[in-house]
Amino acid sequence: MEQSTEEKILLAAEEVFLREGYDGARMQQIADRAGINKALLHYYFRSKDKLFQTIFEQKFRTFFPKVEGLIRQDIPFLQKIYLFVDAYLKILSENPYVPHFIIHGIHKPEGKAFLKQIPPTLAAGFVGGYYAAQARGEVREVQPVQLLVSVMSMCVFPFLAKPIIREVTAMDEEAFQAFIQARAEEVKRYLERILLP
Amino acid sequence: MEQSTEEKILLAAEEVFLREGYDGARMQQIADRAGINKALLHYYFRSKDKLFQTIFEQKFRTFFPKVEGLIRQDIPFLQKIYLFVDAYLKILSENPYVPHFIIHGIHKPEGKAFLKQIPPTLAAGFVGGYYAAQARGEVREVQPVQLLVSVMSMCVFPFLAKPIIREVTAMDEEAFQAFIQARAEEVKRYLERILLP
DNA sequence: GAATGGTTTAACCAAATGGTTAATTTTTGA
DNA sequence: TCAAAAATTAACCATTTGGTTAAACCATTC
Repeated sequence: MEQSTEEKILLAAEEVFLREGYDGARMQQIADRAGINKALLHYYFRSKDKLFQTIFEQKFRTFFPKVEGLIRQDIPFLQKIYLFVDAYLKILSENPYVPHFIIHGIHKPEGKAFLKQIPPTLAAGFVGGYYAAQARGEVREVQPVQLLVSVMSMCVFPFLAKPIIREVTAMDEEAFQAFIQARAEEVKRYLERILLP
Repeated sequence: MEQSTEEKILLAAEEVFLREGYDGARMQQIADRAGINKALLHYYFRSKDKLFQTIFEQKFRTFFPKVEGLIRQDIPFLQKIYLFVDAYLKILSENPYVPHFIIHGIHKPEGKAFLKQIPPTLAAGFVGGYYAAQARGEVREVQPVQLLVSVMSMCVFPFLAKPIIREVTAMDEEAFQAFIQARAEEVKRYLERILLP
């Protein structure tokens, strides 16, 4: 079952970068965690920057899931949003540190370059889908971009603010999991009230 | 009129820490920006940690505004939320980098200690206010903690995701300002639909 | 079994970084 | 006016950090 050295490095780098961010991460720390010599890191990935970019790109895809399949389905707009909320909260639950990692990275030069890689389908598909639904009288009038940002907000923010939420509401880890679990239904209820005529 | 050296340092430290975070910030950079010698930083604030904590505490108060006045007012629950959304979006507009700074800081040991300083009035007051309103038949049934997190999400997240939002929607800086400007009304409309019977 | 080429390591290096020291300049107040 | 105190600086220092080098290790193959 042995992992290749490259896999061990990527796994270790993922852990460290996600926890510490680019500046906080140490090459030595990654090497230790991978159980290898520090020089070997530079043998596989030439520099800290290169290694970071590899991880960042990988996590970027988690944060901006592909939604083409969703968009193309012939179901009501609200149903599409429901499916997105369910799927996205699930993905985030399985990758709870990704939001902080991406949001932090996006504010740094190392991450800024990746912004261009965001699949345009997400925003364009959402806005297009909204207007089509609106023409059918399926949904009330809102600003679609504001709505999209709101949906993303309600899904992503809890993971960013997790330490705050846990402190303020005195949740233990288990309670927080339950909170996230319950969130999908609650958010969908909000969206129904916001959107249905 | 001239600023005191201490003021110059705090201003410079604020700029650098907000932009770079704890790990990314350099004492030399702060000294340069303040137009002083690096040793003088340590003369006024013993260590990077101490200086950071001073800034963090200050920004913390911006991120968790005092809401006692709001809570005590004898107005409908929804009106209180409206006032909060208006006031909070305004504060954040004037301090657009604070959310990222706080969220990032809160994930690091240097910032974790500050979690205890969050004014309990925010959460407790919100939940209490909700149940009182609910007993009066003023609002529909929701999970108050979920609602609080949602309100915070919709206000804060746009500032965290600003680079992403701008890229995806091709907004320039001015357009983004207008987007934030319009957001208060939009969010309040959502909350009305969510809460009013 | 030696040549070969990829893999791994120990030792090293230069630059950067937070922090200190000792001396100098400026301010204060008696 | 002048000495004590506060503010400021240049020069250092020890440690950390990303990165390199040269040698050793190891599997393959001819």
